[in-house]
Amino acid sequence: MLKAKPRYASADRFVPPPKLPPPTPVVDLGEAEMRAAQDLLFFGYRDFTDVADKVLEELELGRAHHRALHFIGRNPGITVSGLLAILRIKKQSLARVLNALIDEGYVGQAAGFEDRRLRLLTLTEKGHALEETVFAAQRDKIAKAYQAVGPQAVQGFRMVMRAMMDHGARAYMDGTGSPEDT
Amino acid sequence: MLKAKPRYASADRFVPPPKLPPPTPVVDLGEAEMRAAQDLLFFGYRDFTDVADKVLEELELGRAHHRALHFIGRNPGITVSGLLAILRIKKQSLARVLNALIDEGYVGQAAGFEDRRLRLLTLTEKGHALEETVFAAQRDKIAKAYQAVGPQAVQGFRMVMRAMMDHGARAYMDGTGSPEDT
DNA sequence: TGGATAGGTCAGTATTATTGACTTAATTTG
DNA sequence: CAAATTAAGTCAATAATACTGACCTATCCA
Repeated sequence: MLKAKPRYASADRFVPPPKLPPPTPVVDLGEAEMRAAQDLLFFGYRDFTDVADKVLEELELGRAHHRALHFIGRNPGITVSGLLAILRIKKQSLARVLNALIDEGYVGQAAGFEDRRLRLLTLTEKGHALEETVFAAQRDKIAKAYQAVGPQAVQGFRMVMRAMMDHGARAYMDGTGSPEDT
Repeated sequence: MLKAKPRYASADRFVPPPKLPPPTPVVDLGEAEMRAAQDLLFFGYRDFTDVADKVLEELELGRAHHRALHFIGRNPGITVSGLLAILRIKKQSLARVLNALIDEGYVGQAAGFEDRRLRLLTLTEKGHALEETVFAAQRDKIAKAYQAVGPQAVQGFRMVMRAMMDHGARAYMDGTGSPEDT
């Protein structure tokens, strides 16, 4: 029986498409290394965030909530603008996440002293406890990885990840730049 | 004028919430290192994927399309099930992305030889060209980073990212496991 | 006082993903 | 061979995350 719209080649045996591209032609060793890096980053990031997601889903919170929680915890008193710059999302998108965290009592805010337009964001005790819980899962994963590879490899990891970042993010991590620069 | 529902503490000056948690108390150096790792992964991954996104948005394609394109390119003849295992999404989600790539002529498929239920996915010439273009942007970023930090650091980066992965993903990258194991 | 800035919000839309149910074709198994 | 299983496709509804565009208030600054 013929399908109305066969998307696949209906052959009696495996017949590659007319002009089958060579299976990822490796021009030089450097090229292969770069492609491997793509995989490393994908799987490493996937499995690193996965352990956090598992903890969060029980609390009806998503990855976006965790990101906000994390960076508020890392930067007590951060402004909304600062958070927007780090997360690189629009304020309408942050609003959903941030209002949920505030409504649930994870995040508190206070008007700035010098500039009272600013909303200085902080974690509440409850928020701090939640962040600690989620962090514990990721900390265990990192700790295992770090112990498995040794301090020299960890140093290399830090250097590469750092080099991958934009200039502003590097400055932020060095403590020589503000969240707004990221 | 009073707001109906003031979400923030209306104070004359900066008054932290009653029980302000200490600004990310660092218990030991290891703890700080783990927290730094969270930041490294976030910013590194953010800026790595960002260069690809910029190329893709001109072609009306999203990050999901690129992920499928990448792993089909890396694994010519991969099955739908294999792709699903790597991406860790449902087949209904993959369908949208994959059908778009097939309709646009980036991906071709053929029935398997031994098992004709299988749809063996490959990149067409056009798909291969697109993947190359997107890869070029990421390759440049990685190449710059690798050159800046030296081969020893690169080796450390690889070891840490590898250790962060789940067992199945490690086996896949070693070539000793199939996509289904990831 | 008027413009710029920080922030909030409403409305609509897009992307990526989900759950659940159902179908077809092909393989495997009793 | 019939029944169960597997690979894949599809329809429908929903959720999470993000977007554009517009408009508003409060505050700061020149």
